[in-house]
Amino acid sequence: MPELPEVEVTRRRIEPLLVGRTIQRVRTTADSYFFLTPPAKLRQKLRGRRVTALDRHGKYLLASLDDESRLLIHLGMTGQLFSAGASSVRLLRKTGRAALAPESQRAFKPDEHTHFALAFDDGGPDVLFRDVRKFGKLALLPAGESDPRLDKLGTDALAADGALLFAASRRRRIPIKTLLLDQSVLAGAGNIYADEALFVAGVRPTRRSARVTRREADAIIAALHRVLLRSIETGGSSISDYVQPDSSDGAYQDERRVYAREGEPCSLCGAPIRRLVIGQRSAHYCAHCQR
DNA sequence: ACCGCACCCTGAGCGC
DNA sequence: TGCGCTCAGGGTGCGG
Repeated sequence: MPELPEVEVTRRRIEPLLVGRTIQRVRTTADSYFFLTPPAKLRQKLRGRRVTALDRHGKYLLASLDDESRLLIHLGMTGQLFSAGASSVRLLRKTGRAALAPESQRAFKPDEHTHFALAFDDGGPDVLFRDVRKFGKLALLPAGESDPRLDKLGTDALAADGALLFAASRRRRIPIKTLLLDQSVLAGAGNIYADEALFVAGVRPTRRSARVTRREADAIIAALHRVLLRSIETGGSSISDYVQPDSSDGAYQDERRVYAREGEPCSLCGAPIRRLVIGQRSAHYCAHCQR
């Protein structure tokens, strides 16, 4: 799933398919912890609502509705938000990455992992939310109400600067990698881009946060901006489940320098990329280039 | 306040 | 073919 670039690419693709349209019917799967708002309530409250905006906050998407309520969406690890009319080949196949000829592609039919489907009164394509692992989240926020998940978010990773990271890192014993993943500090960085940014900045992911210098904090944020923006440009990563909401797979995975490249030669020095576990997540780095 | 860990869920890939 | 194991862009909640 999706980290900030994948969520932002999704937002840009889905916005024109959502904003200005009026919801006619909502289909959901059975209640589960995926639904922060019970699905029966979603089906009832969303009918007849017009979508007025789609915004991103860190890895969350927030759809504004014409009655001032808001729909909060998180894609979790395997969430996919896409148009039923133009789905990815990847969605249609259980395994394999071979491309099908365009003429053999067809519209995606909602399956048991499609937990949420919006049909609109204009008869155009449905918007679907599919999530195999159900780590995603869906909540309807009534007019004037927020959500603790949103309130807790720190500065968006693209808006943050080195001073912010440096301040947050003081007197913290956790590895800098773990700090980068803390959404209450920086909102939007995830496992891929944290590893990539630390490589570009030349800082080892295990470094205690309190031992990161101000200069390094600047370098980490500059590197983070660079990898996030480059990934947005190329349509995001698609390691396994992520697909662009309209069709093709993202291309950023071809530009990864360390993530999921254990044992491969470092692109700068040739030393083998190492992998270790930090905070229950895998971390990848070059022991020669990152200190 | 901070930190580490268990847990939520499903599927792919690997060694045997 | 199948079994058992590990791993996966996420986050929350608990106890120490």
